[in-house]
Amino acid sequence: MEPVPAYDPADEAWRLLTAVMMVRKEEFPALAASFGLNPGAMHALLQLDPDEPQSMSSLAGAWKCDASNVTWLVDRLEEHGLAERRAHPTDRRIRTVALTRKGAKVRSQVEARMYEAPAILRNLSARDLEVLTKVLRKVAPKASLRH
Amino acid sequence: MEPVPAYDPADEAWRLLTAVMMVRKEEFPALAASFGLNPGAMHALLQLDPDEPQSMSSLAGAWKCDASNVTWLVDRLEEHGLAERRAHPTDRRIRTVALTRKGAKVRSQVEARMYEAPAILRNLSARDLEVLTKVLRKVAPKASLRH
DNA sequence: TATTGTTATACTCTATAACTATA
DNA sequence: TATAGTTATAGAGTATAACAATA
Repeated sequence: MEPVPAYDPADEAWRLLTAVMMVRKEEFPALAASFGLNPGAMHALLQLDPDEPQSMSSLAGAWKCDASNVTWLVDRLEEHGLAERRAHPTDRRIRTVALTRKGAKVRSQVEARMYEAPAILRNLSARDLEVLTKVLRKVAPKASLRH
Repeated sequence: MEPVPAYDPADEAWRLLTAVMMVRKEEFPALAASFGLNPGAMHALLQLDPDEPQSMSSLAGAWKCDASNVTWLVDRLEEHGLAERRAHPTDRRIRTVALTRKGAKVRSQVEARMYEAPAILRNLSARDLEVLTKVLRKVAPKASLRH
């Protein structure tokens, strides 16, 4: 006999969250394609800081991929005029990557599209939305919110 | 001047949900790898119904990929002894895919790992978890919950 | 000698097209 | 003739290893 696992409210909440977010996960490649980008490049665009250019090697860390892949992804962003490589002021080995003006604009458009709530959420009552938001604020990792 | 967008509580809830779920999205490939599977095969495993064998072509529809990719993915699952092809009782063109006993077991292990709530949720008070769950139950798409 | 980034190359996953066998 | 699935092949995206420039 398999043991019946005890009910855990945190697990149920997590399972529900996962189900809700499946929608988003499946939409991501299509959203990227609508801007002419592949999912990797879109992810890169979202992670680039509009104000602080970063070195290729630090991007490899941030994007959790190989340095040669950073070269490839930044090439894609440059082709679209969304980012540009710059020289480092003191260390001539280092290339720095910055969003262009267009890149910053497209990035915020993408964010707007990503953060547009689906109908399923809009249908909640004002009261439900309020309590939901209140709890989620305690949960959401601050670092991943850029505002 | 850019217009300041009006505050929309549904958008904020969605943004918070997205932030919370980034964690899960990034963990998925590692979870798959811990079972010796690639993300596609893991996704396939999770979608296979333990009770109802399905034809290759219907799986192509369910998994939203090409038929030749279904062949490849089912090959991967068979290599691991997680699924098996069977003959269709009446139409000899059709191959049916079923989870093996091992496949059903691994599938439920994967689900258990996926639905294990992260610490960030466990730290919520019982009251917060209760209201969160209550609202999410109204939101979660029923179809994606298999219980 | 160590580090940064690029290039050359190979591997994984996915798709398209041609093919085999059934219907 | 049409459909189910496979095989052959090509493409996108990612990684590893060798390399050039600079520290």
